[in-house]
Amino acid sequence: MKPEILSTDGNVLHIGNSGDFSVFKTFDCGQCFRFDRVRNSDYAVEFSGIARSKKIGFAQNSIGDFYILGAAPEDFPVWSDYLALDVDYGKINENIVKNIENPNDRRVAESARDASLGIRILRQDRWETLCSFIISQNNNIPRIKKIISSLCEKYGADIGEAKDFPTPDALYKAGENSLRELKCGFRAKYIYSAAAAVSNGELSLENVAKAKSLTDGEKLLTALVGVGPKVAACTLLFGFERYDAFPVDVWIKRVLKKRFSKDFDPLSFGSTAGIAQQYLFYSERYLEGSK
DNA sequence: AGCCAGGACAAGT
DNA sequence: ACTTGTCATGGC
Repeated sequence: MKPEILSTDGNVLHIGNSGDFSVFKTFDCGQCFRFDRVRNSDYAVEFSGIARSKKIGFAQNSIGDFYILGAAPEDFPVWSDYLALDVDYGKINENIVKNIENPNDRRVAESARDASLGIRILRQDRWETLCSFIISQNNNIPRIKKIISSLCEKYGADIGEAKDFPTPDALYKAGENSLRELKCGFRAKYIYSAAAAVSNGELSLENVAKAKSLTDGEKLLTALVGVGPKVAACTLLFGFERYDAFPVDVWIKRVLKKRFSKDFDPLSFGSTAGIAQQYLFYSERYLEGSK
């Protein structure tokens, strides 16, 4: 899509229609944890939350036009970047199908894609993504959101009408025992040691971003206690624009077993494996489950 | 009430 | 290299 403002009304930016952006799926697909759907909205769909150190809303009407709520026109580039509006999902979706030579797999990819069309990978903060997915392990999405919310409330910087995501330094200074009081359970140690590592420079997220290969980035992340392949893959995919990362969780295991041959390697999805993964995850977790 | 959750890790085969 | 028990908590 071509990102541009069609009109403004106060702090509401009206952005045009896009066939490959679903506000609902993008904010419902489990990649971000600080957005909630607004009930009784004037729009067909509205999500409100905190990103880029600001409280912000995204909405969409029934014919697909979408709106940015609570932003000045001059801030549009920030939100355009956050939503990665420069990424051409039409082209990515073509390649996801085209690159799969096995017709069996192609059909699967097509159905997953169609069911999940409109999901965009957000450009989220690196540390927030890492920390959030450490919390996500062996956990459910409502509780993940609750823990993150209390983490922000207690240790996040005041950004006016909300709290920012806490810095590594803030969580390091808080200490493991204080984090445990937020009911994050066995993850308290993991959060703390990750915060310590990033805070004292033992782990440079800049270096993760500059990693030459997926495996190099993964190695840096999994060096942390409590960060395994799944959390590392989510962090790389959602926080570092590594679209080739393919996180395997219980839902993906399920869909792989159900619809793919045993020796199928998800990395054969290539440079956009992670986006294919999102489609598979969404269709299995949110569509299959509701049948 | 009990199973499960966008897992990781250590210990055991 | 694979399997299993454990970890803390609460959603459903």
